[in-house]
Amino acid sequence: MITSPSSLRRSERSRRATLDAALELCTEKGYNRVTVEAIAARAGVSKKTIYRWWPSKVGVMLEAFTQVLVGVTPFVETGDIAADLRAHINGLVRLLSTPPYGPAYSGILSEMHHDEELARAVREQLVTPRFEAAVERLRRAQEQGQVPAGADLPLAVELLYGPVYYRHVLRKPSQDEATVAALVAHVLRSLTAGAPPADAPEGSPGRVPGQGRVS
Amino acid sequence: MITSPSSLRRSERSRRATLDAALELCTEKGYNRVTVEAIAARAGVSKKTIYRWWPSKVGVMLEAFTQVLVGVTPFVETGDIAADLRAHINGLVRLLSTPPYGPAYSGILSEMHHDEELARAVREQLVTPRFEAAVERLRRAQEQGQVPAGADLPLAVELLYGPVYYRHVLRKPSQDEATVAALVAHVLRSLTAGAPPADAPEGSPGRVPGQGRVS
Amino acid sequence: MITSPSSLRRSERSRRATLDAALELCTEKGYNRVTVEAIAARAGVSKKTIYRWWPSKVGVMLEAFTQVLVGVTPFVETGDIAADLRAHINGLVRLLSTPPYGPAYSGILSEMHHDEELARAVREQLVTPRFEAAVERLRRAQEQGQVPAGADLPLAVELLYGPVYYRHVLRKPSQDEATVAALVAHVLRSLTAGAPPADAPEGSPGRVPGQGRVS
Amino acid sequence: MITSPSSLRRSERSRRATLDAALELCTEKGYNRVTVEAIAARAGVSKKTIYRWWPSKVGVMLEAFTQVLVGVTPFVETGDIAADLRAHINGLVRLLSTPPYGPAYSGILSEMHHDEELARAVREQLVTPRFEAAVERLRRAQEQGQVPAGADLPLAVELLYGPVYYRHVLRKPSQDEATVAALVAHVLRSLTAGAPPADAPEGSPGRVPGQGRVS
DNA sequence: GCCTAATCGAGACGGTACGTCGTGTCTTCTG
DNA sequence: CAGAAGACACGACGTACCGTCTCGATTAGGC
Repeated sequence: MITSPSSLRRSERSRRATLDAALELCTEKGYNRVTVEAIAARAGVSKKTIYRWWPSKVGVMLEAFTQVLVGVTPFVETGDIAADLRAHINGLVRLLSTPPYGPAYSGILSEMHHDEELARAVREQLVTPRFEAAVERLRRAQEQGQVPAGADLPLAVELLYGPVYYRHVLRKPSQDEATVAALVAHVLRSLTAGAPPADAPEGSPGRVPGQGRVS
Repeated sequence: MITSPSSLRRSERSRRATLDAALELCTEKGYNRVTVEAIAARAGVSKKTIYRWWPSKVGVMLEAFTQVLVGVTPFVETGDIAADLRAHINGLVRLLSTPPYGPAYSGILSEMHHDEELARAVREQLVTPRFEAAVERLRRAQEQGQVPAGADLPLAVELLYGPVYYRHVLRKPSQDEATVAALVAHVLRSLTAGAPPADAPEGSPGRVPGQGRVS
Repeated sequence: MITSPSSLRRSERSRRATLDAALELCTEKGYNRVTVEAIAARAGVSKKTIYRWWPSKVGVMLEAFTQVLVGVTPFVETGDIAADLRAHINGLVRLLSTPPYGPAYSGILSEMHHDEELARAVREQLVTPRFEAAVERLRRAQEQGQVPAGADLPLAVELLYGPVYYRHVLRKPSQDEATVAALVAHVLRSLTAGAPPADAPEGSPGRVPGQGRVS
Repeated sequence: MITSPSSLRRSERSRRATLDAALELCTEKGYNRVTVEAIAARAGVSKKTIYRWWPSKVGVMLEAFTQVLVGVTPFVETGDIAADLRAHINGLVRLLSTPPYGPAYSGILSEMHHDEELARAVREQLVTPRFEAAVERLRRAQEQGQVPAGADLPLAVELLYGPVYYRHVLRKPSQDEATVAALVAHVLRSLTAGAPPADAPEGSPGRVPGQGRVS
C-alpha cells in the first residue's frame, strides 16, 4: 500500500517487523505518541528502510490496518438484510474499539484531515469500495423485495455509517449491539416510508429527496 | 475555554490577538502547519503567554472556533421544522467548508482522536449542548404535531448530524443544499414511519434492540 | 552599593529581606542557580522593587558580600608583619570557602569577566582599597625595619594575593594555614633578597624591566 | 575534549565549523553574549549536533581554546631560565588579551566557578599539565645551577602564574612585557633568598620548606 | 557456487518546533 | 500612593522527531 520502489529483493522480515511494531506501539502508547524512530527501534529496522517503503508513519499504519479491516467486516449474505447489516456494522463498531485497530484507525482518520493524499488513498482503497459494496448489498435486498423499489440506497448507507462515526468521534462511548440494532431497524423502516409517491422531484442527481412535506 | 488561571489582570489585547492570529494562520497554511511559535510571532505575543492561558495549539483553536459556531448555526423556529432543520444543517455544512473555520474544526476533530481531555471539553462545550438543543427543537415540533409522538428523537438527531460528518471526513466534498434537503426530508419521513406501534418508548437507553425485523 | 535612586522612602525591611534571601539561596543552590525571581519570592518582595534598587542579581550579591568582607579580613597591626599578613590572608582564604560568602564571591568574580561595569565597581570598592591598605601595611613594616627599604611593595602584595586566587580558581582545594604561612614567609624573604642594589625604585610603573638576569 | 560518544562517523566538517563559529562569535559579541543557538546558526550545524558532542557552550569553547593555548605558551629551553620564563609568561599574558582567546578563556574561568565538572576537566587538561611542565622546567634549571637546590619550585610557579591571573581578573589592565620581566626577576631572586636560614619555619606539608639549604 | 549490486542495520546530520525558564519592564489592585 | 503580585514580550534553553544522508555488512539473484 502506497509503497514506492517495486522490488523483489525487499526483505519480508523487515516489512512484517515494521507493521507489527507499529501496531504494538499503537496499543501501548496511542497513535500519536508513536514515532517513526520508535517503530524503527522496536522493529530492529533502520529509519531509512521505513522511509524507503512508506511515505510516513500513517502509511505504515494504513497498511497494517487495511490488512485486518476487510476481514472483520464482511458483507455476508444470509438472506436477511437486517441481520446482515447488523453483523456488518457490529464488526465495524467492534473494530473501532479494539486495540490496536481502533487507535490505528483513529490516527488514520485524524491525519486524513490534513493530508489530502492520504485522504484520497483511504477513500479509494477503503471507503469507496466498502461504500459501494454496501449499496450493492442493499440493491440485492431490493431485488429480493426486502427493500422497496424507489429507495435512495446511497443515502441509506450514509445513514448507517454516519451515526457510527459521529458517535465514535464526537459523542464517544457505548455503541453496543442494541444501539446498532436500533439504528439498522430505523434505517430499514425509513426506506419503506421514504419510497416516494412516484412524482419525485428536485433533489441531488439520483437522490430522491422528496420536497420535505411532512404530513 | 480550557484556560487555566482565572485572572482579572489578563490582557484582553493579547487574548484577541492570539485568537485572531490562530485563525489567520489556519486559513493561510492549514491547521497542522500552524505552530504555537507562529501564532505567537504573528500575534506579537510571547509563547509563555499562550501557554499560560491555553494548554496547547488546539486549545486556542477551540476557543476561536467556539465563538463563531453558535452564531452561524442557530436553532431558528419558524414553525416549519423541515425548513428550520435545513437552515441549521446548511449553516453547519457551510461552516465546515469556510476558512478558517473549516480547517480549524478539522484540526479540532483530528486532535480529539488522541487527546481525551480535549475530546471531553469539546463534547461538553460544543457537541452535547447542541445535540440536546436539536432534540429539544424536535420535541417542540412533536408538540406541534409536525413529528409523530413515539419517534426516537435522539436517534433522529444522530441521523442528521452523522451523515454530515461522515461525508465531511470520509467521503469528502460536495455537500450542497440539495443533499442537505434530501437528508432532512428522509429523516423526517423516517420518523413518521418509525413511530412504533404505540407501546414503544423513545429514549436512547433501551431503544428497541434486537427485534429489528423489517416488515 | 551600585544602587541608583536615592530615596529616603526606601523600605529598609525590603532591603534587608532581599540581601538575606540572596545569601540564603546562594548557600542552598549555589550562586548561579539563584535567580532574581527566587530572591523576590523568598524575600516577599516584588521583582520591581529589586530592579529599582539594584541593577541585577550580582548587584545584590555584591552589596550583601561587601558588608562582611571588610569585617573578616582586617589589617591588624600587632607589630609582627608576618603574623599580621598570615592573619589577613587566612581570613581571606577562610572567607572563600565559607558559604554563603565563598559562593557569592565566586559569583561576583565570575560575572566580572563579562560585566565591565561591575568589574569597575568591584575594583573601586573592594579590590583597590584593600590592595592599597595592604601596601600601606607593608610600608609601615618597612618604616619599622621589618621589610628592607628598596622593596617593591605593590609587587609583594600581588605575590600574596595572586597565588591565593590562582589556587582558589584554577588549582582548587586545600589552602590551609600551613600553605598560607609558607606563602607569606616566602614573599617576605623575597623582599629582603629582592631589595635591589640601591638605585631601584619601587612603584609599579617603571618597575625594573628587562634586565631580569638572576645572579 | 569533554566530548562524549566516540564515533568514527563523526563529521569533521561540523566539528571544525562549530569551533570556528564559537571563536568568531566570541570575538564579535563577547563570551556570554554567545549562545548555542547562534553558534549552530553561524556554523550551519544543528543544535542537536552540538549537544551530541559537547555538554554545553563552555565545552565547545574549551576545546577551541585548548587547541591554541599549548601552541602560544611553549616551554622553550634556551638555557637561560629567566628568558625562557619571560617568553612563557608573555605568551600567556598576550593570549589573555587577544581576541578571541582572551574572551574565551575568561568565559571558561568564569564558568569554572559554578561548574565543578568543567573545573575538573580544565584542571586536568590544562592547568595541571602546564603547572607540572613549569615545575619541570625549573627543575632542569636547578640541575644546571641556575636555581638553588633547596628552592620550593611549586610555590615558585604559583608565584609566577598567580599574579598574572590576579591582575587579569581583579586589577585588570596593563600587563606588559616590563611588568612580566619584573615579576620573573623577583621570583627568581626570591628562590635564591628563599633557601631558608636553617631554623626555617612552618611550610606546607610536603613542600620542601625550611631545610632547603642553598649554597 | 561465486559476483555484484541493491538492501539492510545503524545512526549522524541539518532542521523545525516543542514546552520551559529567566530576564527586565509594565500594569493592576491592595493595604 | 508605595509596593506585592504577577502578566507581559523577549529570547535562549535543552529535547524530540523529522526526513535525508552516509557508512560498512549482509544477502540475494544472475552469471
